[in-house]
Parts: sequence; structure tokens; C-alpha cells
Amino acid sequence: MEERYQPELVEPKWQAYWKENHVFKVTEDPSKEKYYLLEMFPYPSGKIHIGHVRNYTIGDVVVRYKRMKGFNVLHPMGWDAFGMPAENAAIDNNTHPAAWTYDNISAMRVQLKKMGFSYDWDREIATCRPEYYKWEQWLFLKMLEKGMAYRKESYVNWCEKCQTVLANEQVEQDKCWRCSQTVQQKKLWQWFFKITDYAQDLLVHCDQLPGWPDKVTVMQKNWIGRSVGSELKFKIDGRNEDIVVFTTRPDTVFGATFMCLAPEHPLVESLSKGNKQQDEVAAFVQKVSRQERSAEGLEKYEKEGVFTGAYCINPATEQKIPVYTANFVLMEYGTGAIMSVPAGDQRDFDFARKYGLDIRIVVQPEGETLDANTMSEAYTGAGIMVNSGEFNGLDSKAAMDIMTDWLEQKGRGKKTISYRLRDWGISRQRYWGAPIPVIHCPDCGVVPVPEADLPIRLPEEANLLAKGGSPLSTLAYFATVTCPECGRQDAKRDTDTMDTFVESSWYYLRYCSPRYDDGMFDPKAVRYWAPVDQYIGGVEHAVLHLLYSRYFMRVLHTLGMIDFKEPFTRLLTQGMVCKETMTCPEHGYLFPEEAVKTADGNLVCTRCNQDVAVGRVIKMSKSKKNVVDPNELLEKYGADVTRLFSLFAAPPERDLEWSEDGVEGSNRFVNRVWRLVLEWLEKIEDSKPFAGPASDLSSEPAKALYIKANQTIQKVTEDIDKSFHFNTAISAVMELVNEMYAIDAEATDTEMKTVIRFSLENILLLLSPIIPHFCEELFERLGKTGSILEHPWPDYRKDSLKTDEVLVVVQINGKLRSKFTMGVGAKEAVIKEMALADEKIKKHMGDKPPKKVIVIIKKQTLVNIVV
RNA sequence: GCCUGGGUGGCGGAACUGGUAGACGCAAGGGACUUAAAAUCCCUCGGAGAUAAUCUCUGUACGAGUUCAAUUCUCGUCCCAGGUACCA
Repeated sequence: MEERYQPELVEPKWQAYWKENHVFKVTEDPSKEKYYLLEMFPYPSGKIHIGHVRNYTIGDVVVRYKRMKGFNVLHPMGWDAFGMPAENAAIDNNTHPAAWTYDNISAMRVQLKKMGFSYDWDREIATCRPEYYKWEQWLFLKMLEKGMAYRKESYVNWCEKCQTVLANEQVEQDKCWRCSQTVQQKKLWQWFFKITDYAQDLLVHCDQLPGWPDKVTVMQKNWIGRSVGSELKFKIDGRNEDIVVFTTRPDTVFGATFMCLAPEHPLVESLSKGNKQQDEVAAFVQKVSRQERSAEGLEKYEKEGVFTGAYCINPATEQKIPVYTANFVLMEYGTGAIMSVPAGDQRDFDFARKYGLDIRIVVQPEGETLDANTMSEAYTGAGIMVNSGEFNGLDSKAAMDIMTDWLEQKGRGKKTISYRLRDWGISRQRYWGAPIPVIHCPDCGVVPVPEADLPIRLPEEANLLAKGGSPLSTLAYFATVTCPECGRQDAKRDTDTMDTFVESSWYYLRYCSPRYDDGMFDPKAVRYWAPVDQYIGGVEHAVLHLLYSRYFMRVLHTLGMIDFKEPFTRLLTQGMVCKETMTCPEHGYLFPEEAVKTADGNLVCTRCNQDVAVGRVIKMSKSKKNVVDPNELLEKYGADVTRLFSLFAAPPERDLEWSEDGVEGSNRFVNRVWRLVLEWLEKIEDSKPFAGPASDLSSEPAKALYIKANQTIQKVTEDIDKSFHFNTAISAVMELVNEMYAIDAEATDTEMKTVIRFSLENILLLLSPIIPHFCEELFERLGKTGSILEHPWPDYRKDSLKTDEVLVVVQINGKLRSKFTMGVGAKEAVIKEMALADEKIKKHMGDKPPKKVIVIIKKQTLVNIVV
């Protein structure tokens, strides 16, 4: 007998077996219930890291479990292959994004195969292949045709020195990450998808996704950000023109003492024109245009604004109020203009104090009297209306509707709904992406590429460092085309590529028929497999990717291509695997292996020997280099121990700071099971597994073990099926294994052997989704034929889960004072009597009589005596 | 800033709809086996204090509250992570 489990022999053997027998290949089979499990596909960044291992192990366990439960399971894998890192790597390593990407895919595929994941590799896709993005271009054309895609001017980060567009990630404290030039904002014509058309539908269905974690639907709801309010018109003083604002607090309109416009608001320029503030306003707009536009970036800037020199008329008070432009007003939200009520909004309050503007109190909190001169902060709550003409004395909540109606009658307002959600900008001025299939003709304007010309292939030539914006625009043979409508020779192709979120918004449908050539997908295959039953991926995608995917399914639904709207029936958001970052003053971010400890305990860079700074613990990502490659673990312990350990470390939804401490324990456990099975192998050769109720067993040890084994089956099944808490499932099996180690092999009778056989077989079945190679091997040695995958998942006997005794816990004033066991099913009064008669309890109570005795008989039996 | 989570021994974590805090592991210490080592097996292991076995107090980021009973519910504070629309 081999003393130890040898993964280097066992794992390749079974991987070959699965491959030869096409165990994971699936086709549509109407006779079986389908189950589509998908893990978020990886970006091919180089090597897989522990975060991938964790994600894909979780999925693989569920897949193998479902397969044993009799489902026809689709479990595909592919590559989210377009994206910016490929361009950066190509520049840094003087290679081509495609070469870099395909090399990474090959390397990562090998790693995934070594992990023993049960993918149907025949369905593999890579989004950078024309066969894939052709259909995305096709969909773009459909959306264009239906008015779901449109063009407008919008801002990008721009580095004047590099003459290039920068992603938010490439902007570090307002500076270009390559040259440290201050980043500017540049207006470009870009394509947008009208996701806002579906804002309401996306929002209401958040409450109809019972298989999603609440936190994700809450985040999506907040992201969509529906608010009910009013659109109010403020007439511009001296002009026959209005400024329209959106407000959620129409009740405070009498308190609007000034107006703020977004710096990009079209009226800003014309309002300030000819005023003495004109230059100051222009300078301010210029200054703000250099500021970052991301939400987190905006917060870094001090809230400020300038007076435009113009006034408008408050429709309630009919008084003139000054119009400002301010950097905290967003053009994208509402109408790009806000009425400022300093008494009722903290930001407005700060602004008013800063610039000496009027504060007019219109809502008084009950039982208090605010004074505009002395108040130190805005009062944002509800209260009684004051200084509001005929509405004084009203409750402010009731006033909202009443005042909006009043303004509507005056033609100055109406009720409206506003969403925070913005349309999805999909144009990217980058090379490594799917070209947008549109031609710009000087005569015909925007002309869609004829469907027959699809795919518009990405040219092989990659001018990544070309100056002036989109790399593709520098390739004349690509950029200049004949107009398909009028035949003009000098029409221009759109040289932008699509956001990579477009690819990931529909790839799960492509997996249903990955080689289909007549459309995005084969409708028959999608009808069978879709939607995805269980989706698993990092919680960092809670909003963008998951919302875009939901949107895309609505688009396809509207186009009549599918008959469902929600892509993912159940969602498991896995916590992130985190690790500290390390930076060297010279070489920037370092991989873990690039920092070594010196004799005096300092961390230094392996290349320059300078001290390394240890940063915060954040999610693993290639760009921050805080990644751990699983190869070392794989080589030392094999795939199964790596899988077991990554699951045992924490429940899936929890974030995890990566540490390898503890992997020895997983390895030890695997070997404990190995020895346990081999030790019993011959002794139980002729025994059949026991199958009756526990009450049929004559010996107490046999009964106890049988009950424990049944409890374990129940626990593991529920942990996998209901909560995905694999760590506690593994603990439960460990407990059973520990009990089996306590059995005296010499003093074992025939009956016991049948229970041992039952327990061992079930241990292997229960562990097989987690450590499949190992279990296949031992199952075979137990004399079973075929793959363990083909065996049904075990059932437990409901009549064999409980022992005849129950533990009674006795507390006095909530503190544990005594415990005893008694026969199961005792009446409340008997338990109470026993508890009061207990020696320890008597001692504790002395001669004080109990005020109250509470007896709980649920899962626990507990008595609490209140003295 | 805003939205969403999280915080339990030296460490990873457990405790199901409020009911024995620390399951299962790791690390550490002690012991057995061995010529020795590895492997394996057994014991101890939140803190403080008293003891012959045993017992008492205290303890789930911090501060309040609700309750017979709070890691769990409510309010407030601190810290950490994710997202924040061009990282994927």
C-alpha cells in the first residue's frame, strides 16, 4: 500500500480518462433537466492567480454536484480577450497585443486543465476572434437601426504630450501615468447605447431576482437612482428664455436664492457674454475642464463656482437670483442645472457661506426656530413651511405636491422622474477592440456598414504609440473607404473600437452554440440552455458588467431574439482574494517574488536592492502585481489539495487576505482519508454498505457512526446546494473521518463493517466534487467501475439523523450554569423540573426563588432561570 | 464624498430564523513511536484569577439601547475592502 496520495500519478491519469471518455462534453438533451453554470470568464492577463482558482473551483464543485444530481450541465470556458492591458503590455514588451493575448490564453488554458476543472473545452471562445465580434458588430447595426445607439459629444481624458486618450486608470493624481503631464478633458464625438430607455424596467426587476444577493440588487437600484421630483423653469432675467432645473425638493423653491449651472451647460457662455465676469467665467470653465470627471475624482476638488453676471427669476418668489456656474453640478444628471437652497442642502449652504449669498429659511423643524444668520448647517429634514407665501404652515412633505401643482398651473413646472443612470458610452480610442461598423461620409453622414461586409476585421497593424487619438485612424487603408451609399471615395471609417464590456454582455449566449455561423447564437440552443442558472464571479462586477448584461438581454428581447429578460437566474458574488501591494522607488509595483527579506528583516527589491514599501491589502490584480500564481501549490500538492484548500480557507462570498498557512492541513486531511480507505480496503471487501434505518443496528458504535454518516451527508448536501459554504461542508467530513479513526479495527464485527463501507463510500462521493481525481482513484480501488461522476449523489435517511439523547443547557440569568442529557421527547414541565433539581443549579440559586423559568425546545434544549 | 459589504483567539474561520461563543483546521507548546529525521498518533491551547479534581470573573472593533437571553436586532463612532460609469 502506498503510504501517501501521489497527485503526480493520480491526477494525470484521471484527467486523461475524462478527456478520452468525453465526460464533460454536453449537447442539448430534452429528456434531461438542464443546468447552465457559468463563472465569469477571465481576462487573459498572463497566468491564472489564486482569485481565479477560487472562482473556478467554486463553480466546478457545484457543476460536479449537479451532474451527480442528474442534470444536463453546461459548463463552458472562454476568454475576455480584448482590452487595454494587452496594449500596455505590447508597448512595454515590444510585441503585438494579439500575440501577447494568444500566448497568455495558451498558458492559462494549460493551468486550468491542470486544475481538473470540468469544462466542455469544445465550446471555448475568445472575444478577440472575428467569428465572435462579427456578431457584436451585427448587433450594433441593429441597435443603430432601432435608435438604440446614437452619437453625441462627450469628454475623454487627454494627455497633450502623448497626444493620446487615457483611461481613468491611467490618470494618477491628475497626471498622465507615462509622462506625468497634467491631464486635460477633450470633447469627442462618441457612440452611446441608450440604456436609460430601460432604466425603469431594470429597476423594477431588481426586486424579481430572488437568486441574487440583496447587496447586488441594492447597489444596482442605487446606481440606477430613480428620484421623483419636479422640473422647474426659472426665467432668465432680461431674456425670453428659461433655465430648467430638476429638484427632488420642490417644497423648498421659495428658499432658492441662487442658481448653479454645470460648467459645460450651453447657457454658461451666452449668459456671461458681455458681462464683466466673462473672462473669469471662461477661465473657470477652462480650469474645470482640466479636472478629472470620475465621481471619485470630483470629490477631491474643493466645491467652487463663479458668478456669471446673469440673473434669473425664482418662479415662486418672483425675485431675481444670481446664476452661478459650479464644478459640482454635473451636466449628465438631471438638467445640468440646480436651484440652490442653502437652508435645506448642505452643499448649497457651504457655497452660500463661501460666496456671501442669501440664506432663506423655508422649512422649520418642529419645536425649533432656525436663524439664517446663526445656523451652522443646513436643515435637510421635513418640517413646517415658512417664508413661502400662501403655503406657510403646511407640512413640508405635503407641500411638495401642492407646490408643484401650483407651479404647473403657472406654467413654471411639472412632476417628473429622473434617473442617475447615464447612457453607456461605448467608443474607445484604442486599438485592441472590436471596430465600430460605421462609415462617416461627407455627403451621407453616418452610414452603417452593410451586413454583408461584416466582420469589419481589426487590421493586424497596430500603431499603438501613434499620436492623435485612435490608433486605427492612422492606417489610411483602413480609415479611408468608399461610401456604401453614394460611392464617394473619401468616406471615413469610424476608427474607434467598442468598450470591452460589450463583449462580456452577451458571451454566455454564444457558449450555447459557439460555432454557429448564421447569427449571434442558434435560437434552438439558446432556448434550451439560457438563461444561465448560476453565475459566479467577483463582487466587483456588481454594477457595471451585471447591469450591462441585463440591459443587453432586454435589447435582444425587444428585437425578438430571445424570450427572457434576465440573463442570470442565480448569482453568487465571490469575495475578492486580496494581498498587500509592494512598491520599489525605482521599479514601481513589484511581484511578490521580486521582493526579498534581508538579514536585518528589511524588504528589498531584487533588482536594485532598495527598500520596498508595503502598501494596503487590496484585490489581486496584474496591474498592481500583487498576484499569487498557483503553480507552486500545484506542483507541491497537486490540484486536489489546491482546490480543497482554496475552498476550506473561507466561505465564497467573503474577501480573503491570501496566505498559504494552512495548506498543510488540507494536505494532511487528504492523506488521512487516503490511509483510512486503504486501511479498510481488504477488511470490508466482502461487505455491502448498510442501507437500513439506524434502529436496525444492534451495536451502539455502529449506530453512532451510521447516524454521524447520515448527518454528514445531510450537512454537505445542504452546504453545497443551499449556501455554497464549502468550508463547513469540508469540516463536516473531517469530523466523520476523525470519528472513523477512533474505531478499533481489530474489534469490528460484520455489522460494523457494513456501516464502515457505507461511510467510506459516502465520504468519497461527498468529496468527489471538491477533490475529484483523488476520489475517482479511491472509488476505483474500492472496486467500483466507471467514473465517480456517473454515480448519483448520496441521499441520507431522515430516520437516521438523530440520537436518542438530547443535551439540556441550563442558564441562570442567561449565564451557563449546568448541562445534562436526557431522553429525547421529554415534556417541558419535566425538563423544567430536572433543571431545578440539578445540583449545580441548586447551589447557585441558594434560597432565592426563581422569578421566571423559560424553557426552549427547538434545535437546542435550553432552560433559563430568571432570579 | 456617495453606494455596498466586512471587523469573532497568535492565524483562517464556526455558531442555521436572538438560545452552550470559538466547530473544523493552521501555528505554538508538551508527550509517544524512531538510532535519528520525516511521517503518524495522543494531550494542552481567548484573557485574568482561585483550586485536589474543579470553579469564578471577563471576552465577538468601540460606545449606548432593546431582551429572560445579543457575535446575531436598533442607534451612534472608528477602521478595512469593493464600486464610483475608459482596469476588467
